[in-house]
Amino acid sequence: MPTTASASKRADPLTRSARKDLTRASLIQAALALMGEGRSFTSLGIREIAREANMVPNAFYRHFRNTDELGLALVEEVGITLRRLLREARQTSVEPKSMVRRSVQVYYEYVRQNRLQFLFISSERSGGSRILRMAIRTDVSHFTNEMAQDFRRLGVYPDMPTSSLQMVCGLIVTTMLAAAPEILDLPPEQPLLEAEMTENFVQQLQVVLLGAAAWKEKPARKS
Amino acid sequence: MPTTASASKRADPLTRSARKDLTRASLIQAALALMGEGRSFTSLGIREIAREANMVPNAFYRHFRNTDELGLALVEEVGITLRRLLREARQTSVEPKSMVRRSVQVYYEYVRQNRLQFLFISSERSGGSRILRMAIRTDVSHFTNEMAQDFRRLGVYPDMPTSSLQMVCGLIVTTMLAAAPEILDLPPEQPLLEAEMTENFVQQLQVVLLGAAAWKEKPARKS
DNA sequence: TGTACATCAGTGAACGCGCGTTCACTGATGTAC
DNA sequence: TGTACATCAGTGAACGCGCGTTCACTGATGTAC
Repeated sequence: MPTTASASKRADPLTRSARKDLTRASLIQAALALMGEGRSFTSLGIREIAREANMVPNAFYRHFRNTDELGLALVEEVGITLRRLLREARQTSVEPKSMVRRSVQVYYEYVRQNRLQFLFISSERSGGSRILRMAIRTDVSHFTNEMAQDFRRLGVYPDMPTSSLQMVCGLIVTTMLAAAPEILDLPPEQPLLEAEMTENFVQQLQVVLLGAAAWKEKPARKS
Repeated sequence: MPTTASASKRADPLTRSARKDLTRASLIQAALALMGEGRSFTSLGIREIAREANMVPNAFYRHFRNTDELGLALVEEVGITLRRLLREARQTSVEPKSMVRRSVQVYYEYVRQNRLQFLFISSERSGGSRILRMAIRTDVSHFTNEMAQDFRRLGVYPDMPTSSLQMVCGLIVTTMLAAAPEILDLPPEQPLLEAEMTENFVQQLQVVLLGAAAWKEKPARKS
């Protein structure tokens, strides 16, 4: 009998449904692992994922109806990761001088440590099936709103109307997400390239924050 | 005999290589058409593309070694489209008051009119094969540099060092490209949604330009 | 200009392969009494 | 606690299908003389 993804079957105290959850998780892990080998999620097949998870192909159906459904589970995981990122960023120092640079560092490390998840959203956000694209877009938009709330709470741009704050946060999130693929494609152990890229990223965010500080809602026309 | 993609074979004066070019173009068109039906380029197969172009599968090999090579040809077409866009934008009025709004309109129309090409770069820029991603990134970076040169020529931010100008243009291009998928996914005939989206886009660009105006290169440390 | 030969874009048939999906099954876990 | 039955996660085999790729071919176009 080949080793299965779930733990040995003899004499372990796991309940049946706990076991099932483990297998499910190992299918998700398998999909991520295949993406790590350069495959795009969209191109993964049921047999391929099941094989990577050391299961027989049709066992996949006990957990997901198709790969899209697995993708949605993956989006949910990513959502949790993003919320953790925000929480972590919230706890860093808020002195405006170093805030941007510090946040970029936190983000950079986050992308590297959750490499496969960012690989997933980067490529499926615009390349995946419609249903996955929409789910990711919803997640990202939640993330943007939470960031706007944080700005409000911290008293950044206190005079700015909420809708403008959301617009600015949208711009920041767009910039962050656009940076992810570049971070991911960076050859490892190239501190010079790395510094150059983060410096560029820091400057772009500083431009956005400066612009937000200077930004005033246009008065309604003809008034 | 089924109708072939190239014109009727009897009595037309096209040279053999001109014919070949036509077929080649019809393969590229077929790939775009399939993307228009919701398929992602990465998932297209040789047989599928050939079928859409009314050819026998193996005829594909007379023109491309594989789908990646066809993708590279497509990237080249997109490059031409982007250069046209820049030329068109260059010719619009430069009064700073309406410049951003006007440019956004031009861009919006461009994306709609070159729907399939933008679908292609949006999804393959981060989701495609490594070779395609790199080609698109090179193209986009050329586009960014040309935009920076235009800014220089038009005397926008005359005191800004070139490297900063490129950084700012990178930010603008990122913002533009991020807007493309949203424009493309917009349900048609929804003037309200459309206005909302373009307004948001205009404001984001204004924030960037304001920030750029306020931006000063940080002095070297300890000087 | 006419003829004989070379080129080569596109054809038609065939191959082996991995895919998604179905089916009846097994045997450990869970439940009712 | 012990027994008898139900559940259901994972198995093993089989199916039809479209895929990429190969091969020998055809016949219009191009070229040399």
